[in-house]
Formats: sequence, structure tokens, C-alpha cells
Amino acid sequence: MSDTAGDSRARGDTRGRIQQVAVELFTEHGYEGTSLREIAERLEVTKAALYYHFKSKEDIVRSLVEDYYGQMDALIAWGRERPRTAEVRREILSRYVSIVAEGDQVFRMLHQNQAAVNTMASAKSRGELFRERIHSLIELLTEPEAELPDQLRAAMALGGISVGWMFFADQAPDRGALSDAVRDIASDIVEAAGRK
Amino acid sequence: MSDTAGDSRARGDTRGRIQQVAVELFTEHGYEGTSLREIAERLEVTKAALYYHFKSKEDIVRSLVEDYYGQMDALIAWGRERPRTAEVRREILSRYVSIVAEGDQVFRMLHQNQAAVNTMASAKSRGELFRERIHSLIELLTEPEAELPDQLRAAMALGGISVGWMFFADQAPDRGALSDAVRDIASDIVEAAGRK
DNA sequence: GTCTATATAACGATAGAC
DNA sequence: GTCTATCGTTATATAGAC
Repeated sequence: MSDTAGDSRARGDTRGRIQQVAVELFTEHGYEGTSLREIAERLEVTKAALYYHFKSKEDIVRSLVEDYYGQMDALIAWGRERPRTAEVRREILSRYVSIVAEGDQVFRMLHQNQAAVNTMASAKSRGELFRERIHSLIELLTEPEAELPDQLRAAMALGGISVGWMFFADQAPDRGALSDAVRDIASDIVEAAGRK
Repeated sequence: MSDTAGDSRARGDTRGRIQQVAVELFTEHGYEGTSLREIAERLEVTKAALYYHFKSKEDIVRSLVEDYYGQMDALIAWGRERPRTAEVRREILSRYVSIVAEGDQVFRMLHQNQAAVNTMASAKSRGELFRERIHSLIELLTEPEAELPDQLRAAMALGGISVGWMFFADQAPDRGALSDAVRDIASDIVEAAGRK
């Protein structure tokens, strides 16, 4: 998890502890299913204390997702200024796997609460939609006028990365080996394009 | 969408209309983010009317998911009594794609509200977890003592089916062609096992 | 089968003391 | 930076008339 300015996760600071507990509870019981009272109780502070650090419940999610989406945007920007070659595609997948692997907990929370996150005001106003970003990645992984099967391969590779990682991450003895394996399989899926 | 006893979706009956509106709103605004008031208003009835047809808000979701999970269970049972051959694996994927394609709306709702659905009382008490069912399918798609990469391929194929379908279903001119393409790619992913 | 009316509880958020 | 106390709103759910 990369730190943005004023966004440190070091233990001891309340702001970071709120974020940590929020990710866990939002993942487990859902965003709307988790009350600020629950978060406060687990931290042994009061609800009012949360409002000192975040201006609203939504703002907690925003602080978490911002960093994650920023990394995806950086990857998309990186990909857009390179040619569409097999090596670049492989590098895009590799970097995407790293983002998923490092943002592990936030990514899981995001996937478990797509409906809630997508309808948040901050999401709508800025086009902060996960789906749009995946669409951009699909574009980078296919030829400009790619037919459906090729686009499908790209989408399924990206979807496979998410599902594959989230399914095995908690039981994998070696996370490095897992992310390498996921990247290789995803690359196979994309590079089979046109071959069939 | 297959009908279970007393579960008809025909227009005109209130129960079916409630289910239809609930799926739409739960998908769009999330389960917890959708109130019974909203559902009632869109149907131009009162909240109390909803309680005549369903004993709780959770019960509405249960009625929707039950049928869907039942189909997955039937597929798992079907697979368990066959040998693990390439043809059977392909048939499993084909049937899984059909379930996803036919249960389209419910499936999307399920994926957008995983956290909420998984923490429902009815889910916990009966092991009604989506994850467990995917795990069973992975078993059927791999050899008994399969190594991680093979299991990963199966997981990524199944995840790819979900993502691929949901990403393109609403913009696909020919849903039959889409489900065939998804099935073929998923089959490729699984059958590449051991080849690398 | 649908209504009006209401019970009961919890929610997000704020004010102001310390 | 954290507290107590509380506001205003909304939620799920129920009772009982029609």
C-alpha cells in the first residue's frame, strides 16, 4: 500500500487505524452494513472522534479508493504512451497484478461493495468508476479495431487476475509465486488472441 | 430464469414484480442502500404490501438467490458423478456459462452485493456461500492433486466467465454468440493446464 | 391483498465542553 | 484530539381496518 501525503498507515495514528478497521468491516459486513458506531467501538473511541479525522462515512472510503484508482490511472497513462506490442501487454498485466496484489485489502473491499462504491457522490461526479478503468485497460490490451473475441480475452484475463488472486491470496504460502503464476496465465489468455 | 414452485415472474402478479424491481434497485444502489420504501414507491404500493409477500427484506434476496444457487448445486452434482475428462470439463464450463447468462440480472446483483449477501443470516446458517460453490467447480475442473497453477487456471476461467459476460452482455448484439465465445475461451484457459 | 398508522431502533452527523 | 449529549431522519417491521 503506497502512502499519499498525510495518508500514513503507521500504527499509533488514529487516522490510519480508522482506515484499517474500516476496510476490514466494509469487506466483511458491507459498506452500508457497517455503522460508524461499530468502527468506533472496535477502536475504543467514540463516533465523534471519527468525525475529527474524516468529514463523513463516505470520505473514509474515498480516502481508501483514491490511492488505488490513482495507481490504475498511472498504469493506463503509462500504457497509452507505448506501442501495442506483446511485451508491453505483458508488462501491463504484470503491473496490474502488482496493483491488485499490493492493494489486496482495498481491492477486496472494492469488489465486495461495488454497488455502494459506484453510487457514492464522489464517484459519480468524477467518473470514478472501476468499470471505465477496466475498459481502458482492455483497449490497451487489444488492437484498435479488435473483434469481440479478442476484447473478450482481454476482459477475461483481467477478470481472471482479480478472481484468481482473491481466491488464493490468503492460502498461498508464497505470494510472489502466486502473482507470477497469475501474470503468466493472464498473459497466455491475451496472447492467444487471433490464434484461434 | 427458471421458475420454482410459486415463484413465477409473470407480469401482473405482485410477488414477481417486487422481485423484478428489487433486483434492479439492489444492483443499482446496493442491497443496504435500497429501502423497502423505494421498492414500494416504484411499484406504487405501500411497504406493508411488500410484507404480505415477503416476510422480510432479506427474504426477497433469499427468494432470488435460492434459485440461482440451486442451479449451481445441480451443476456441481452433475459434475461429481462423471469422470474428469476434457469433454466433461468443457460441458461444465458450457453449463456454467448458461447459468450465468440466464441468471444475468440476479448474477449481477449478487456480484455487486457480495458483502451484504454473504452476511445474511440465511447464508451463514446454510453455508450458502458463493465462494464455496466456486471452489467445488474448481475441484471438478482439475485433477485431484492438482498443483497451484492448474487450480489457478480453473479459478481464472470461472472468474473470466463472470467478468467477461457481465462486461459485454449489455452491448452484445448476439447473446448466443457471446456465450459461445466466452465458453470457448474459458475452455482454452482450463485445457492449457500442464502444457506449460 | 392492500391500506393507514405507528412502534422501535439505529443511523449519520453536529455542538460544545474539556 | 477525544469526549458527552443530542438532533433530525430514516429504517425495518407490525397491528389492525377494509
